[in-house]
Amino acid sequence: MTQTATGEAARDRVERAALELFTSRGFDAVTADEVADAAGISRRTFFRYYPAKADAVWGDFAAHVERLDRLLHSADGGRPVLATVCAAYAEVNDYRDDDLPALRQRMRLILTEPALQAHSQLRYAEIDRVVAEHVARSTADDPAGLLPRLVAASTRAAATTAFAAWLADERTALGDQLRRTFDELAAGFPSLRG
Amino acid sequence: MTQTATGEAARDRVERAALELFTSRGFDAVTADEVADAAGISRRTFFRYYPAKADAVWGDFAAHVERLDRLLHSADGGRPVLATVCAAYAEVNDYRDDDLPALRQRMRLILTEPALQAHSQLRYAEIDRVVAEHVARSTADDPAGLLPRLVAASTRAAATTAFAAWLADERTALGDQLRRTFDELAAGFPSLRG
DNA sequence: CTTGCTCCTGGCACTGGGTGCCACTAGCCT
DNA sequence: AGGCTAGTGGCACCCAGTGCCAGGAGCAAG
Repeated sequence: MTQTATGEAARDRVERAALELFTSRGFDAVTADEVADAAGISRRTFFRYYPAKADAVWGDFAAHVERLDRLLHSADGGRPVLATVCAAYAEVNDYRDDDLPALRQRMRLILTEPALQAHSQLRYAEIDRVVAEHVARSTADDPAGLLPRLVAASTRAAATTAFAAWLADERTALGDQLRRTFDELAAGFPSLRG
Repeated sequence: MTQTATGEAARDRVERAALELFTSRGFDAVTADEVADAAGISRRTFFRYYPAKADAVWGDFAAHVERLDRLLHSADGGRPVLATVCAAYAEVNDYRDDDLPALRQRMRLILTEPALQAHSQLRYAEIDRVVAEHVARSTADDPAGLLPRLVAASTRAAATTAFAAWLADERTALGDQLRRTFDELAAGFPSLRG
């Protein structure tokens, strides 16, 4: 219990330090040693917490994916699949206002730093798997089939695009941006025809 | 001239060796030294040819992107944007039959090896930029705006999905697979409603 | 032929990410 | 107290990638 508590606290310190250092000096210019030092742990322990330097930016991403999975499992089967996926994305990313600055910082890093951009693909693959499985359940299809894969990949593309737009424009809420972007996708890009 | 020729030949040897070694033993289990040795060049020269080990799999990708860019620039402006992008993707990936085995090998590596999957994001970003610029030209929009980004990201998602489906199913041609996948995307996933 | 220039190459050494191994400590159970 | 377990840190190692420098091939002018 105490160990878990200190472990959690240490992880929190690491993630704060990582966000701070990477933002101010750039991901590549900061060594894992520096992050570990700033968090008061050893380099070795850092790499036990996070399998890669980049993972310190993502926090507990497995829990994130698990939440998304649960939401999709418990979703109303009568609703259109895209609407369900959009709502799940929106709910998973519905942060408290106090957490928004950290979220912005994290997403800005992930979307701009090449090394993190590359690493993100590995995280996104976990999301895609969960979404593809949901589509497969809804359509009695193979999760590895064309449609589940396509829906997973393109909704994820929509979500990251929405994130980028949200970062660029401080005014609109993330949830609204997600819904707007999904609408565009689901309707086959109506503004291209207008 | 002779230098360029040997340089080209050496690059060719490297790419063959890389494909062969990575396929048989896995990307991570093969060191850059081994690839360099197999191609008859030094490790140092290997990293002058390719900035990263993963780049040996991609060949001359810049030329690929440039071809795509030219195709999009010279496309018929009256045609729907998605159709133009689809046709450009199909034409850029219209390989001779002799080259298909190598293409399959390459794509299988890129889509299955985690390290290559991650690295691919950096290459895809170049494609996305070109496509987003095309959409922006067609709609008199900002390339960094929502619609160009969304179209670029989701068409790229469609293209990679089509590639994966093509890998899984030997029977259908790559171009047909691309067109089928783009149709699904452009129509807002009609098979989800059926 | 020789000198000088340029480009390509390879060797060397170094940084930094990531990992296996081991020794140490802290709690905890009996 | 003795033994078990889990977390930690130090150490050594491998490998990707880079800067630097020393050759060597080709070419031009003398």
